[in-house]
Amino acid sequence: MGRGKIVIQRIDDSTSRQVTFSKRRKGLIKKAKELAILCDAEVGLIIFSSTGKLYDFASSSMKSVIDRYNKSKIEQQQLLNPASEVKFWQREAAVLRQELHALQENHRQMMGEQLNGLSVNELNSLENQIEISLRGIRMRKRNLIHQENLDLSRKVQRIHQENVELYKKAYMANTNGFTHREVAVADDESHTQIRLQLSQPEHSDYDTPPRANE
Amino acid sequence: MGRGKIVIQRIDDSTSRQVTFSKRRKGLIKKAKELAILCDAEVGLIIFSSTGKLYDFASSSMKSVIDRYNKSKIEQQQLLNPASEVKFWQREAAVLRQELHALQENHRQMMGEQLNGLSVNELNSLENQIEISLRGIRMRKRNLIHQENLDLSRKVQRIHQENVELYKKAYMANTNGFTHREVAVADDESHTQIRLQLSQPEHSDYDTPPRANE
DNA sequence: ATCTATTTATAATG
DNA sequence: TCATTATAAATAGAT
Repeated sequence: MGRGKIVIQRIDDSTSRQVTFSKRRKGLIKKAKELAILCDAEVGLIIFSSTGKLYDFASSSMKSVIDRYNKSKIEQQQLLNPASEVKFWQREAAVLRQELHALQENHRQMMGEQLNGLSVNELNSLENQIEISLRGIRMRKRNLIHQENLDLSRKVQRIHQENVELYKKAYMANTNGFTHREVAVADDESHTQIRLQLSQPEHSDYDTPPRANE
Repeated sequence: MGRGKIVIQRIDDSTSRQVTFSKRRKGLIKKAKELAILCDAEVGLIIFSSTGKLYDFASSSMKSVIDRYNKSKIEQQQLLNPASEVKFWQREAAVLRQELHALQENHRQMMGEQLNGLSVNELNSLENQIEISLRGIRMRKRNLIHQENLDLSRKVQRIHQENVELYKKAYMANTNGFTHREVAVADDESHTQIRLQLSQPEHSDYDTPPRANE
């Protein structure tokens, strides 16, 4: 399409090469645009001139096109022949193995098993760091245990108090002619509560219930 | 360039759209190839049909083109107006800040400062692990210090032994009329031997040089 | 898919 | 780089 037919091979003359590059680049980008619009396609076009200058076109955005391209390529590889699929996963496994190895190395160092490269000073610093770590853990543990103890003793107190009240009610009920059984039935939903009543003295202190300490 | 002129807008009829897509895609890829060859350019072309099928062409390899594109874009952004450059580095900083934050979280947990989610059992286990770590570090430190002590005492022994030999030679030399200096030069290579000889008495035993115990 | 009239791209030139 | 123009190439519409 020009005054004369040309063969498709590198244009030796640098000036005409530049000129042809300008014209054809313009044409190519125009046609890429047209294809995208006419046929509702997503098109990305990247061109580097021989002097390294970048020209590009993307019907959406280049990032979108490249991301979609990468996804598509991975899917293609998954659907390819088994040999290629095997190679793909082998590469994936190699990458993962490398990452795992690095993490394991790091972990071993953190666990005090890979300390050959460290000087006495570095070891001292590591030791100090870890002692601080240990103090933090122990403090947290103490706090947690203390809190649990507090919770438990409050529970014990509460339940003990409930029992005292129940005994009191039962005692009053008896004086009014009711049975223990009827008292228990009247106390609706009390069965959902936990009764800790381990060494409740057998002899009566129904009228002087102990206070919970809070 | 056909029997009739067309306007560039989405072809509604799905069949003609498909047909036109085939024809123009072929043409576009052909022209992309020609541009690459004629003008010595690096060209990458990615096309997704409206049905999602991928077609592509790259004069070198798509990876190479995309990598070069990304590099080029970053350089462009660096040379752009300051506002864009600021935005670019803001984005970069945001990414780095996120990574840093994740690492700091992790580090704080390792250092025993972020232990709220852990149960007493988990804390016990962590405590044990870290005690093992600490034992490893302390053992390594002891070994290192012990080794340094050994090296040092060997050095002391060697130097002391050298002194003993020198005194001896000096004594003999003096009886023969030579100077200390000449004797020192004659004492070749004796310093390469290791002498373990911890509590060598200071007073003279020049005539009965101690043997290295091996 | 193939054909072909016609449009479009572009090589050569100024 | 820009404009012109003759011609090659691409392709729209038909089969």
